[in-house]
Order: sequence, then structure tokens, then C-alpha cells
Amino acid sequence: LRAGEPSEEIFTVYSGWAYRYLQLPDGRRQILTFLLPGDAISIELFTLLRAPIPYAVKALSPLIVCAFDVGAMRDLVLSTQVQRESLAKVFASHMAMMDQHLALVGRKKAGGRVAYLLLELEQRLRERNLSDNGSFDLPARQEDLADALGLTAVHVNRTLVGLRQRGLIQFERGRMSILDFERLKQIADDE
Amino acid sequence: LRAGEPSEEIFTVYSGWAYRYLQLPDGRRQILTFLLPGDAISIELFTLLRAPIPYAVKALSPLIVCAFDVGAMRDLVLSTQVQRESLAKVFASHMAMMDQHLALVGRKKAGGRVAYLLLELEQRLRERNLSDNGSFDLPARQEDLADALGLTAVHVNRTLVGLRQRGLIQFERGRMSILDFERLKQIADDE
DNA sequence: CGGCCATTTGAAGCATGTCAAATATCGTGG
DNA sequence: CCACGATATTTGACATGCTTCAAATGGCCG
Repeated sequence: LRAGEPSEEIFTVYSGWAYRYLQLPDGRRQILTFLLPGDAISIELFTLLRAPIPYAVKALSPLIVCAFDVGAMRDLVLSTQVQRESLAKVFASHMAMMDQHLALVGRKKAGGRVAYLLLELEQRLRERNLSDNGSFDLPARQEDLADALGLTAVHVNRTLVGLRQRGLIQFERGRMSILDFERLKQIADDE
Repeated sequence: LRAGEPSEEIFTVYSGWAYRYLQLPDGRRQILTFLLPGDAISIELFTLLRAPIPYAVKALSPLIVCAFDVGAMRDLVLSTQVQRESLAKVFASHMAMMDQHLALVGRKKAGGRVAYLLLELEQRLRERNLSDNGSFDLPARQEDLADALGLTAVHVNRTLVGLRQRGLIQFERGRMSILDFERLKQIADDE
């Protein structure tokens, strides 16, 4: 999805990963959210019709999405009290997540940012039964993690290697495992 | 407002400034949004009842707020098509602003961050007739700007002084003036 | 097997942070 | 109304975390 294009359809991720991002005037890019299976892309389209979205979306892996007509979807999610409650929770938890990311990027150093992101991804995947005991598929390259965390790919690499050497994580091409949740959480909090 | 406390009322700012922020485990703080006259504090309470808010809010200056019963407000904003449209726009523009901030903090250096923030504040104030030709009251201290931008108060100071020496802005205790919008925009884009 | 892309590592530079002290401004009580 | 203490801004010197540039290594796919 390109920034600025209005959409007649609203999508959700069925399988695979994608990401929402902003392309800056100077060419750099900030990844705003990783979109995982079960996530809605463009949640504002639940209530906003015919609006251009102010960001772009790209797939990180082969992606299967579900497409819904925005008008029909809007009528559906506003139709009952239960639906409206659910929608409100989707918005609220999305905003809470974005707030956390801002604090992460604004106030933590590399170690804490990487640790937090890994823990967050693992938790979101676990809720969807896509994490096997801390081990999960990670289609994002280190450069993608960097663009999400406000760092350089090189520095993300150094940080990941550091965590691996300390025995906290393990990873290879396309796969990540968290070995020590406790110490990783501590790093996410402290650094 | 303290983080974690549910609220029976939803507030809007009538006059004065406030800010939404997260307090991190290590004591540091990230300011998420400056709340200006006309802004709703806690927009998720428009649709979400009896939910604890995941951030705190503090006044930056003597503050007058309007308080509304959350239940009545929710019924009101969902009552008509026009109201629902307005609400959707409030949510969407809030999310777009937060996305921009994340990109700002994640991918720009100090000069660009400060320039962007000043331009954004001036624009939001101008829409409310609170900017006199680029000149406006700024109750935030440099330390507050720093906590919003992911920088140090010292470094914000150096950056501001730099902009002043170049003749782009002017400021004294509690007041800020933008002298050269064009060059400031250029810095916000380029740096 | 060869080429492409991602990861890894090293060395050097720069932006920002930290610490400390001087100056300026504000609010308050005498 | 002034003097004082508290708080904010400003400046300097130095430390450091992150970036940049460059090259080597490794994995994957055609």
C-alpha cells in the first residue's frame, strides 16, 4: 500500500509479516509497526471512509491478507454494543503500543530497545500460537529491526551479537529464540 | 492524572498547556503529546468506558479543563453520522501525529527534531488563534522539549541557541517566535 | 558454481550525553 | 521593595554510544 492512496477495502493479515512505515523526505525510513498474523492493517479504516492513509505498508514475507469492503466493515463494527467495545479496545491497545514505542526510541539505548522489541514480538506471536516456547520465525532483516528502533543495521547487529554471546538469545537466518526471558526483561527495563 | 487510574470523566483543555507522558522504570520520562487549548485529553475515553489510562498527564501552566461524563459523552459522539465522522477524524489525526513523532525521534537529529516540534506547535496554536504571526506563549521548559524529543535539556539548549544565532527563531522565558518559517522547514526536512 | 544479499567485524568520526559551574530569571518572605 | 533561595538557562570540557565507511564472511538461489 502506498502512502496517500485511499482504499475501498480494509485488510487484515492472515499469514506472513508486513510493516507499516513512513518514508522521510531525506530518504530514510521509520517502521511504525510490524504487522503480524491476525493484525488489522490501517485500523483507522474501521471508522474512516475514503480517507488516504498517511503511511505505506510492505510485506516482509509471502503474505496472505483478508480484504473487506470498508463500508460494510464500518457498519458491522458499529452495529452492536459488543462490536463497539471491541473496536474501542483495538484502538486503545494500538495507541498504547505506539506510546510505548515512542518512549522506547526516545529514551532507551540500543540494548534496551532490541530487548524490548524481541519480547514484544514474542508476546504478540505467543498470543496467536506462533511462538514455540520463545522461538519464532522472524522474517525481518536486521535492517528492518533497525528502522523500527531508530538505529543502524550495523549497531543492531552488534547488539544482537552481544545478547547472543551472553546467552540470552539465539538466532539464525529467519528465526529467533529467546533463551532467558528474565534477564532480557531486565535489560529492556534498565538500559 | 495518574497512570492506571480509571476515570469517570473525560477532560478537554480549555486554557493552558499540559502534556501526556510515560514514566519509565529507570525514572526517565517520555513526553508523548503536548496538550493545547481545544485538545481532548485521553481521546480513548470517547469510546472506552471504565478503562485505566496507560499514561499520566500533568499541567505545564495554570490549566482550565472541561469535564464531561464519559457515558454521556460516548452516547453523544456515537449518536449521529456527523458525530461519528468527527470522532473518526480525531482518532486518525491523533494517530498520524504520533506516527510522525516516532519517525522524528527515530530518524532525525537534534536540529530537525527541534525545528519540527516548533513548527508543529506553532501550527496547532495558529489553528486556534493562539499564534501571533509565529510568536506564541511556550510554557514548556527546555527540559520538557527534551523529554518530548528524546534529547537532553543541555542539548536542546545548544540546538535552540544555534537556531537563534542563525536568526531563525527568537525566545525568552515563556515565549517563542519563529522568524524564518522557510529555513526552519528546510531544517526539519533535511536534518 | 557463481552472484547476490544479509550478517559480521574493524577502525575512525561525530552527535549527543554527562558533569560541573556560571549566569539569569522567578517567586517569596521579610 | 528588596534580598534571597530555588529553578531555568547557558556554557565548557570531556566521555560515550552510535554512525559511517569499508571490507570480509557466510548463506541462499538460480
